[in-house]
Amino acid sequence: MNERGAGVQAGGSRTGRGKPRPRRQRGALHRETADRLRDMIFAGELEPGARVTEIALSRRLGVSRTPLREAFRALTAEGLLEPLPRRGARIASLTAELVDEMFPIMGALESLAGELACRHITDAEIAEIRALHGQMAEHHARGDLDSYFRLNQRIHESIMAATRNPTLYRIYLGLAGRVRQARKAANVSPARWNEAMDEHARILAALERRDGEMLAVLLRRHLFNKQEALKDSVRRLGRGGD
Amino acid sequence: MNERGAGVQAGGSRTGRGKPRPRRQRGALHRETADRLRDMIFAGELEPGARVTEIALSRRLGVSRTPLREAFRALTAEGLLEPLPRRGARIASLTAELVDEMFPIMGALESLAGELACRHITDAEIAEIRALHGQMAEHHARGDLDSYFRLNQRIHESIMAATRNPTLYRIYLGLAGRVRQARKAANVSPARWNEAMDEHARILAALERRDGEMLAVLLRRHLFNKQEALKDSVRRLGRGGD
DNA sequence: CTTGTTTAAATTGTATGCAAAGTTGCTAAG
DNA sequence: CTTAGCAACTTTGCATACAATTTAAACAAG
Repeated sequence: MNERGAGVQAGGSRTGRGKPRPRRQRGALHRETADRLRDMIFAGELEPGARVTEIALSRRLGVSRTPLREAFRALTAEGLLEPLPRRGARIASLTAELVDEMFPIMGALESLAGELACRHITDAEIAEIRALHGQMAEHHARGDLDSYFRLNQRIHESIMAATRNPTLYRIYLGLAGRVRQARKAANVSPARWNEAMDEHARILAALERRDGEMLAVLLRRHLFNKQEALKDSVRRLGRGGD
Repeated sequence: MNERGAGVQAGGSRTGRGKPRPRRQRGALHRETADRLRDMIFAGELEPGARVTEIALSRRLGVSRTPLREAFRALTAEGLLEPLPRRGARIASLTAELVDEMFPIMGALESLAGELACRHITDAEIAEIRALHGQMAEHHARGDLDSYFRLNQRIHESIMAATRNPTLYRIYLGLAGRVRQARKAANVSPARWNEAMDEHARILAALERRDGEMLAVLLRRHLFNKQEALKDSVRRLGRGGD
């Protein structure tokens, strides 16, 4: 009777664009919109400093203002969007100051994660991380920075997952997501890259020994070095927005 | 021509209830709604585990669903509300497991805050905290637990403020707010209370010496003890929701 | 009595209309 | 030429209508 899930265009009178979106789950539009916006930001399609308005974006994405609005709020909460009082919002740019704010926090969190992970991680998870590390080393050897970053990210997230602390994981993801914005332009020097690989090798070793105390120290130091490298990139990028 | 700010009732056709809200700033309704909900939760007016729906709450608060919805999202993000798939949402209850998740994080953050605060805090700010500490000691002497908690909270927030790290402050507030939910029922034992005062005295002393390393250790230990005390309270409360 | 099916109710997601408020640009006057 | 005031437009906030889906209850059949 309900013709559920068939090609029935939801929302009878769409925004007007003949864009038959394939009708996802019920409450997915605002989430999908947020994801799309995030991707656009990370892809540089929306440049830091650019001004956007609800109406313009809703038209561009083919959704009405309501779900877009919710996506807006989410991105604002994540720090990717800065609301301007009465003039729309602005794509946030990652400043050196913000990097200085965020990395000590990420350092503290990852340091804690290292301790917790060593208490809970299984042999299988360690093997998984070891495999990721191996792949990452290959990307490093080939000079494939993009793939390297992806693996690097997955390793750090795997450590977070091993803490068995979803709250910690969630907070970390929020910060890491914010940082990812600048990844597209982060060209590390070869020296720094080698150093990072070295740090990662030591991190893996500590994890395999389940030496939480050492892992905490290594991760904090690793994050500190990352901070310096990223700050260089951000500075080289120049001020995007203001 | 615009009669700005006069008693003009905004939103011509209100929800229907003859409730002439005094027209705050423009974009304040959703925020105010979120604040009211938070207060209701902290006051126990909405008990943990209680099911609430958008429609019922919007009617109860006299606002339409739109701002209430945004407040809903905010509270959900803060962890005070758990959305149920298709049956509204539920006031989250603070479980012992969650306390175990959150306090190590708060410990790491406050520990970091201690280090950072010692680098940036001014003499005036130290004097301010010393004054707060004095008042808190009086409340302790008088056995005024509520006032003690309030001062305690202000001291910790003052340390956070001294870090000059708004991001850190924001994350901390999110966690602390979540914990505050259980404060109404947290009856500490006299022994624990004395111990906490003692810890606070040492914290103040380290801050006055600007001994960041020591302060970091003290704060982490303080948080750990708080965790144990709060877990006792939460356990005594029994499971609120499920 | 139990189980399956159908129907009704409840609830959220999305779209859109309307009002208010601020910003910006233009015009006029000094 | 500069400044001040006014007006129009831009943009968001809030309310509400509508649609779709899921849950749950009731009824019937085995």
